[in-house]
Formats: sequence, C-alpha cells, structure tokens
Amino acid sequence: MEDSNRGHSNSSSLQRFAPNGNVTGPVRTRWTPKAEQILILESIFNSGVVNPTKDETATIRRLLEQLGPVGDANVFYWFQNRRSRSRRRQRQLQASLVADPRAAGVAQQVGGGVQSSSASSSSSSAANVMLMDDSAQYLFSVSRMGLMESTQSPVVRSSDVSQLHHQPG
Amino acid sequence: MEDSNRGHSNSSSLQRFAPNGNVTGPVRTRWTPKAEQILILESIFNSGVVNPTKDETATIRRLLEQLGPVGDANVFYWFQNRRSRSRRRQRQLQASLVADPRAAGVAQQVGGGVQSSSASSSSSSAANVMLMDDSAQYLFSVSRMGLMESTQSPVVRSSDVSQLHHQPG
DNA sequence: ACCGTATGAATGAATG
DNA sequence: CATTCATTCATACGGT
Repeated sequence: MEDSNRGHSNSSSLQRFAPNGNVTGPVRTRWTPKAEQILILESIFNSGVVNPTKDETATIRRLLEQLGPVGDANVFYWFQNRRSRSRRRQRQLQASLVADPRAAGVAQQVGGGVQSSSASSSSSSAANVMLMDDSAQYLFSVSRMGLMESTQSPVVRSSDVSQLHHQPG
Repeated sequence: MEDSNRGHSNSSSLQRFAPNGNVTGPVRTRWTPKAEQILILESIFNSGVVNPTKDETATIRRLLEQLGPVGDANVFYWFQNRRSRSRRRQRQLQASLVADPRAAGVAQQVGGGVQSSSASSSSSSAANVMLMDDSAQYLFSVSRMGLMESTQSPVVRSSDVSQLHHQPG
C-alpha cells in the first residue's frame, strides 16, 4: 500500500460542505503544505537545491511526510513553481530598479533567487546558506540521509513517478 | 521616471493598524482600481482581449497609470481573475439552468463570458464589439498605441516536455 | 458594529 | 521552463 509517491490529496481535517449545505462535494483535493513543511522546503531551496533530482525529491518527500501527508508530485510541483516564481520576481525586481534606481537597497525578501544558469540542483558547492534557525535541523537530517551526495541505493522501489499527469479531477 | 511596473500597493494614505492598535506587520494593502480604470479594463476585455500578452499588459498598465498608480501585476491579476470568474459564472449559470430549466430566459448580465477556452487574446479579427460608450475613446488610444499589433519576437519555447526530471547524470 | 459579497492576490496543479 | 486554470486566502466595501 504505497500511498506515498503520487501527488497527495489532502484528506485530513478541514471538511468542506457545499454552500447550499450539500455534502456530495468531493472535498478538496489540493495539497496544503503546513507551515513547517514550507519552512523545510524553503530552507532546502535557499541552501542551493533548487532543482532536485528524482531521488532527492523522494528524500525530501520522505522528510516532509513526517509532518503530514505529501507526495512526490507535490514536492516536484513546489520546486518547479518556486523556481518559476523566483525567476519572475527577479525579473520584475530588476525591471523595477532599472526604472527607479531609488528602489535599490530595499530589496525585500522575494526569495533566494535561483542562479540564472540551468542550475540543476547544484546541491553542495557554493550554496548560499542563509538562515539557520530551527529548521536547520531538518537540513542536517537531509544531509545525513544523503540528499547532498545522491548516494542512491540500487533499490529500485518502483518509485518511478514518471508520469504524474493523471490526477483525479 | 516610471517608478514601477510591478504589483502596486495603494500608496494613498491608507495605513492600517490592527483593531487593537497593533501593527501587524506588512499591512498589505491591495490595489483598489478606480471606476474609470475598471471601465477601461472591462472595455478592453469586452473588445475581445481577454488574455493580453506581456507587452499588451504593459501597454494597458501604462494607460491605466494615467488615472492612478497601478502595476503590471495588477493588470495581469485583473485579467486572470476576470477570465476565471467569467468562466465560473458561465458554468454556474449553465448548471443552474440544467437543474432548473425555468430559470432560462432570465439570463442576467453575468459578464462578457469569454467565448472559448484557448482564446489567447484574439485581439482584432472578429472581436465581439459591444458597447461603445465614453470609455471607447480609451480603446482608440490603445489601438493607436499598438496594443493590437503585438510586435513581439517569435516566442520559441523550449518545450522539452519535461517529464518529471531529466538530470544530466 | 457586524456581516456578506465582490474582488485582488497567492499558489497548487496542470499543459504545451 | 513559460503560461494558464482552478481554488483558496485576504480584504475593501456596502448593506442591514
């Protein structure tokens, strides 16, 4: 009963009833990451892992899973969206400061800002380590688990999430 | 001196404090479009431009900017929400009249209702020109400014059909 | 003063 | 990776 890998549909708490009081509705299927999960994800992202490999994704998923139900697809989507949004913000920010140099310096927290190249999870190396609060312990767990070393065991657990495009409507 | 093309927060002296006098962080004030701005936006939307490209968005923003502070993001969000809600209302209306055929005929004004799915800003062509009130002058301005003539470089997408991951390993 | 609605903003999920 | 859709959150605003 490997219910893990696929995109997880939130099924815990938060029951939603139809506006007319009809309960026939299929109670929301979108993953809502918990605050701690987001913290972990952002820590990882900020640590330089902006585009995790398949196994890294699985590892991260396993980590997050300890705090609540989540699937590989969710993690994958999260990083994809994060990169995209990061880049967008970066561009907008750039444009803004070209248009108005006075805005320079304010540079509010818009995200780490992924390296422009095809940074396929430049894992270790010159990762721009930023904040090191409580969530750091999770990162340690990660490194211990081998996220940084991609020491993937030859255990092919049929965890091939290959096609995740078949989500129930 | 165009100080911003990014999501604009209302800068018109609307500082907001929590009811208890507590300044709860980043008082995120949201953009409140002026009546004339909404008129322009709806005119454009009704003229068939339901999904403006990036440069069209910039042009529209510039237009609106003459009536008050606004950013590209605001315009982007506006069209996105307009499309979404237009569709949603259309759906609900449909559902309603399937459920209760007696409701047919009332067909209240629920909005333009984007004609089809992939209507990627079918700008000119057979745009369903509807109302031609005062706001039409703005539209003329728009067309003069070249909103309809997206002189955009050929967008070649990498479209490498990224499965889940494609690591160079 | 509260409450319900309209709507700007954010983000997960998908598609190309 | 870019763009889009759907759903949800947050809030400005009008009604009672």
